[in-house]
Formats: sequence, structure tokens, C-alpha cells
Amino acid sequence: MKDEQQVFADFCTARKLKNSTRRNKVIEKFLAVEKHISALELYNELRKDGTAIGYSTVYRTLKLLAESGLAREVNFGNRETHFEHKFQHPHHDHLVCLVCGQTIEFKSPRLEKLQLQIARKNKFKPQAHNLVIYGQCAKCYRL
Amino acid sequence: MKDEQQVFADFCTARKLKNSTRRNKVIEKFLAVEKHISALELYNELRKDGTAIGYSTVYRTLKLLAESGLAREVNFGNRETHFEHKFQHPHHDHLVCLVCGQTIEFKSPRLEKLQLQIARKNKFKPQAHNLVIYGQCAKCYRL
DNA sequence: TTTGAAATTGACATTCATTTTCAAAATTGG
DNA sequence: CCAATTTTGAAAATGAATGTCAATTTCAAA
Repeated sequence: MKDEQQVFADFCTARKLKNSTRRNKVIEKFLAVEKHISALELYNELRKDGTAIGYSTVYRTLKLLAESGLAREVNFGNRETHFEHKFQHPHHDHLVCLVCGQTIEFKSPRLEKLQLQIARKNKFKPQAHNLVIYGQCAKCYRL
Repeated sequence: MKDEQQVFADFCTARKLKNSTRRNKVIEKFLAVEKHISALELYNELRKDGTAIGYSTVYRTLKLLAESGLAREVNFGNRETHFEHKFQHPHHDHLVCLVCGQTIEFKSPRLEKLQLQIARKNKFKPQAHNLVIYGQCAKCYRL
């Protein structure tokens, strides 16, 4: 079974990308972080660690990760794009608390099935979907 | 049964908003257009009709419409926010064709039910949701 | 090891939609 | 009509995404 490093290595070969220290740093950090993260956040994390790197490189590398299938871009209604792990991470969707901003991941096989039904009914060939449920998390609606 | 004009009138009273010709124009146009529309598009429509109005006013009025419950903001992954009718328009979601950009609306009572189940399981109080299914419409995947 | 074509980097600029600012104009209660 | 308040819109500010380009790095071939 190919691992994430291997997937990206193959992607680099196919795209004739050279090996790069900075890019490797970004990838390493991205893979080490559990939660979804924005380009700016990842950039700040790297700088905090003392890594000398420019924002552009972080941004471009995240885009590459998305293209290679290792990352998925998600956005929650605001304008900031977040990147989360995709490889061997079955698709999931998010609950977003409107009070504290917390996001909760959930998986729903039923939703996946429903997506197919809806698509079929509309003669549509689905490739991906994005469901965000907005509301209040347990902590926030008890206050 | 209150109609849209009445809903907005009540909203104005509550918010101590004065009556304004420009704003009324925006609302009239928004209510007359069937499909979702962006602030810029609505602005252009109004100008095309010869209405002297600034972009800011259109933008602000659309925001007010959203606050009053007459409009819903939707976005499809790109950066542009669209506004669509909400009042007495049961919630629906969208299929977006990645090839031609066409959007198809659909309603799914099952999805509504599923949202409640998912929320309950996560101790979450849902207020709204947004589902976008990306893929190819019939016209585009047959090519 | 040297070389040079190709890829990478990052500071900076640009784009683009959204949002704010503020002085002038419009509205409205008294 | 008057004064207080709200609205308007041109212009500026914002904020994230994306493009530019000269300097740097990589790497395969010499």
C-alpha cells in the first residue's frame, strides 16, 4: 500500500517536479497537523518553528498537495480556504458552531448514498460534495 | 399571511430604517429575479434599467434582505456570494456543473431529516446547512 | 566537478470581491 | 420648516488568492 510520501513522490515524477527542501518542510508540517489549516496558519506554524520560508511557497505547496490528492480544500462560508488530509481519510463533512467557531467532523454513509440518488434523479454525474451544517455546539447553546 | 413587502416593512420598523427610494428599487428587482444573483449582477441589472444607484447601496440592501430573512446567501466554492429568495421558498441545495457552471436546484426532505439526525448524534443544534454537489451535468458529460 | 536548462523561491504586485469611511443628500417626526 | 437621524455613493481599505520575475537551487549530462 502506497503511503502519503510515495503518492507525492509519484506526483512529482509525473509533473517533473524537482526535490525541494522548503516544499518538503511544508508537506511534513501539513501531514503532522491533524486538523484542517489555512495557508496562512500553516505559514505561521512553520515560521514559529524557525523555518525560513515565504508565504508563496506554502500556498503553492498546498495547491500541489490538493492536486496530488493528499489534501482537500474546504471552506466554511467565510472566504478563507482550509486544507485537510484526504489520503486514506474517508470523506467527511462538517458541523460549524456559529458562536465559538469550532468545527466538528462527521461521516455519514447515508449522505453519500443520498448524494448518488439526488444526482441520478437530476441526470448529474457527481464528483464531490461539500456539506456544512451551521448551528450551535453543545457548549454554546447551553450558555 | 404576510407577504415579502410586509416582512421587510416590519424589519425596517424594528431596525428604525427610513424609507428609501433606492433601497426599494433594489428590493423590487431582487424579488423580480427568479434565480440567485450576486451583488454585482444585481447592480448591473439595475443600471441597465437606467436606475441611478451605487454599488454600495445594492450591496448593503442585499445584506439587509439576508438579515430580514428574505434572502439567503449561497456560495459555490468560487469567491462570489450569491443571494437567492428565501421567504416562502423551502430550503433547497445545489448541483454545480464543473464544466459549464450551470447550477441545478434540488429539494431533499431526506437530507433535512438526515441533518437532524447527524446534529443530534453530535449534540449540535442545527440552524442551517449548505450542500453543494459538484460534478457534470447531463449536457457536459455526454460530450 | 562543472555546467546549464529547468524548476523553485519569495518579496512584491495585482486581482477581485467585500466591507468601511465620510461628507453630502434625503427622510421624517415635531 | 427645522433638527435629528438615516441613507447614499465615490473612494479607500481590507483580506485572501494568485501572478510576476529576478535570484537561487536542483540535477542530469558532459
